[in-house]
Amino acid sequence: MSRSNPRVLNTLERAGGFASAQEVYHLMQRAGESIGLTTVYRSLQSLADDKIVDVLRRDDGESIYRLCGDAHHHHLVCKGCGDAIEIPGGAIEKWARTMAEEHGFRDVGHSAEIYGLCQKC
Amino acid sequence: MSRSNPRVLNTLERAGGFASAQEVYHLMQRAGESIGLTTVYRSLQSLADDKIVDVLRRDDGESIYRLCGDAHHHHLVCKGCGDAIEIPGGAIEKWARTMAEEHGFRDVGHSAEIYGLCQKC
DNA sequence: TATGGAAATGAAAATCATTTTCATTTCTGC
DNA sequence: GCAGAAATGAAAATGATTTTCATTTCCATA
Repeated sequence: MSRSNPRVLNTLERAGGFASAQEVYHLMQRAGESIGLTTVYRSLQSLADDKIVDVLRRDDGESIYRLCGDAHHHHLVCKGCGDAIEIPGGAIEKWARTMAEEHGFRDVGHSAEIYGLCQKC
Repeated sequence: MSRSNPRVLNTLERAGGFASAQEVYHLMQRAGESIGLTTVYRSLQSLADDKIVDVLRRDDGESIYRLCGDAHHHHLVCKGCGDAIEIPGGAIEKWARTMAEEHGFRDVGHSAEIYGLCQKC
């Protein structure tokens, strides 16, 4: 009994990586698709219930969604100009798994970000 | 220039573990202390800026605060109950430094968090 | 093909933590 | 004592999310 609108999932795919409900909504609007914000919220929630997407919280409290199992990467963000470079997770992946295991955590994901000043700034 | 009301820190200590701004506020009310919600928010924010307390997000989006040990650490957060365990950074520290160096970034910091379901959930 | 109920939809209102505004009070140094 | 700075808090604003509810779309079956 999927209550999820397929176009929402589609948009999330197109977005690549994380997107908030509001972002998905605006993406769809810009793409000329007619949909209500309520439906976007309901669909994302349903996708999360079905374990099709991961839910996280951004620092500002907004919920962000991502397709599960997506190859993920991390970001190197410049505090000056805001530029973000995608970088591989490397050692983090193992660290996360080890730490989680050590404390008996299941169904584990992680987020990591490096910030600093880039060469130009 | 501390903008933090000492009674707020005091209450957070008494609370033990995590407490949200609203919870701290109600605790103080119940204790007969006169304080405004605004001041509670400002004080907790200031304590967080000064790295005296840790800030996390509960699943419902509410921010929760806890006195933190001085060592640099990361968090293992349960998606179910919101419990957070402090864990050492380990490999991450080096990873962050390496990645930053590789791209010529200076003045580098990082954030990382692992989330999953704890044994109880 | 009609029909009746279930599910989906979305606009608008409600909720709720947090932030902002701004007038007032409390501190400080002189 | 006094001026200016900092702290305070009530009330309004903000913004994401949820709820309400009337309407529309589906779909199985008569």
